[in-house]
Amino acid sequence: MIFKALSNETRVQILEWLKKPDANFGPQLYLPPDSDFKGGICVGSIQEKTGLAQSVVSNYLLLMKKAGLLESRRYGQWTYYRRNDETFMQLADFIKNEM
Amino acid sequence: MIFKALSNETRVQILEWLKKPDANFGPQLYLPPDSDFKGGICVGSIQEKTGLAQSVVSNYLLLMKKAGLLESRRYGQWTYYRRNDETFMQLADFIKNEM
DNA sequence: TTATTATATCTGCATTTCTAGATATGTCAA
DNA sequence: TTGACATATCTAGAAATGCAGATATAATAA
Repeated sequence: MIFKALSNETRVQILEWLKKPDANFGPQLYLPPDSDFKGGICVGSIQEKTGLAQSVVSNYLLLMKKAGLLESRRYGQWTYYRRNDETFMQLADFIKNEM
Repeated sequence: MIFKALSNETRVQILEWLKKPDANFGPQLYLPPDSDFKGGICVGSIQEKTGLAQSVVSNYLLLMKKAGLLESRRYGQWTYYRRNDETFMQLADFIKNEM
């Protein structure tokens, strides 16, 4: 559930960081330069910034992906996550018009 | 936290019911006719409709009030709750512009 | 005053979620 | 192939939440 996914402070923090990936994370050296997945950040970079265990962060990211808040793409051994801004817009509209 | 308050199905259902209080609840016989708290529904009416224990519903309502989703007013031995629509608008704007 | 009613708070147990360590899977390099 | 690395999944204990019964508080009625 989307509100469940947003009910954890660290998860919201990750979403915030991913609004400005270049400013908040180091360069993603293994993301192919010709990729159309710009703004994607690998699990390891996010894990490092949170200071939490790798399994925790991996779970957080998967949870937010299931909720539609993130999308992911794998390149080689790296999985890159980035925001799915469409979902945020839809959520805002839903709250404004349906709730 | 507001997302925490919204992460429970029953609580969201109550908010939904309170969008159309007249249609979803019986007449509030003890709410003074000259009150400016129109649309307010007493805890007992809400409790009855959910089928949950009185203590549970009372807690839910207090939780949503703390989150700003509901406002309340007491008349005699009855506490009436209604939606705080301003908060919903602000939340939608926050998600659209800040998240 | 006492009794009744509505709501809030307290208590405890069951369930869920959080968190992290350990392990498994998948990919790349040698 | 083997070894190293990134990520996902599994497992288990800790913490938070859900829920309801019991009790407390506050207002009303007799």
